Amino acid sequence: MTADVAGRCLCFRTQRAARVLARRFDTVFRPFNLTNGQFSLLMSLYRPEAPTMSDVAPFLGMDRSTLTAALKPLERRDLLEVTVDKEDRRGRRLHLTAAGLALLERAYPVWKAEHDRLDAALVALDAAIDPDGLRIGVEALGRT
Amino acid sequence: MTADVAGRCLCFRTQRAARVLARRFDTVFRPFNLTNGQFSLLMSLYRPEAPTMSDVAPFLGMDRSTLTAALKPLERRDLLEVTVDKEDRRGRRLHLTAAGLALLERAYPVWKAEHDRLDAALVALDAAIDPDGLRIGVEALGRT
DNA sequence: GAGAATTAGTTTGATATCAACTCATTTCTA
DNA sequence: TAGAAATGAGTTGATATCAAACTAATTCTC
Repeated sequence: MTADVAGRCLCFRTQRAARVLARRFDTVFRPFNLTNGQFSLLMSLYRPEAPTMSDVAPFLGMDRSTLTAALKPLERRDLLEVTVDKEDRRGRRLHLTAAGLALLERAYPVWKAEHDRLDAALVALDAAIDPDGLRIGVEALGRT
Repeated sequence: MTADVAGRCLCFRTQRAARVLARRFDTVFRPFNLTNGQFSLLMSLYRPEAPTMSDVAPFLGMDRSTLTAALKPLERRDLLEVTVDKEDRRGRRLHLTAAGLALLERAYPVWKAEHDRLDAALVALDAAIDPDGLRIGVEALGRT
């Protein structure tokens, strides 16, 4: 029973991988006072047209109420701005501010470098960590 | 810049997959008043010898302080018991109670059925969702 | 066009998550 | 063996996460 769940459950394995990767990227983003999730959220606002919450929440795979909460610390820091949609006053447009964009541009190279390190680690581990077709190895995924 | 992160970042994709899968399994475990994480935690205690926190936290890929917190609601419900380790009084042994085991045994078939549904969905989507070797498709992974 | 149904977000209350700090115990070392 | 270093957990404060219940605005229907 345990072996089934721990060894094969995609949910179990994904949660575990998510924790390990979150810590890893949280570490590299710490100088910017950003978490991996805040980085992803800000990045998802960098589009020609400011998206609404209904655009962004599914894009991040999260509940709308989670997004509502996640916006607040970033809004307090003036990294984004929330406005009422002109066309549909129920909707909220999420705008990346100049400060938000500037921060993203500083964080991006750091993300890129870390992701390259991660890729290299995964390639090295490829054979060992792909028992079930789930190519997320976690056991050896601590900081390289 | 955005395309890089959203399209290729293993961290982004894993967090997103983790959210979607967590909701999916939370839904099927709701009749047992368990979350996917609580199910996994209880399952990880089902061993011949009661493990310590230092055994379980890395097994779940989580910080020790997270585990401390996660134990509390389950302990309140008498699904597990925490005792001081005889050999090393710093350590804590995590024991699955009879009630905890009984609950796991009722929840297991539900987990199994859901996991089979998930597998089937993934097989069907295989070609479409494996652009980068990360076989976690999320876009179409809502409840089947 | 008025009332019903739908859609967009927010609030609340619970659990989850981590880093940094602290406390207790054990192990190491001079 | 006494003091130092290392180890195992707990605490605190902040953010993350969701479901359920709620409010406001829009769309649908008769």
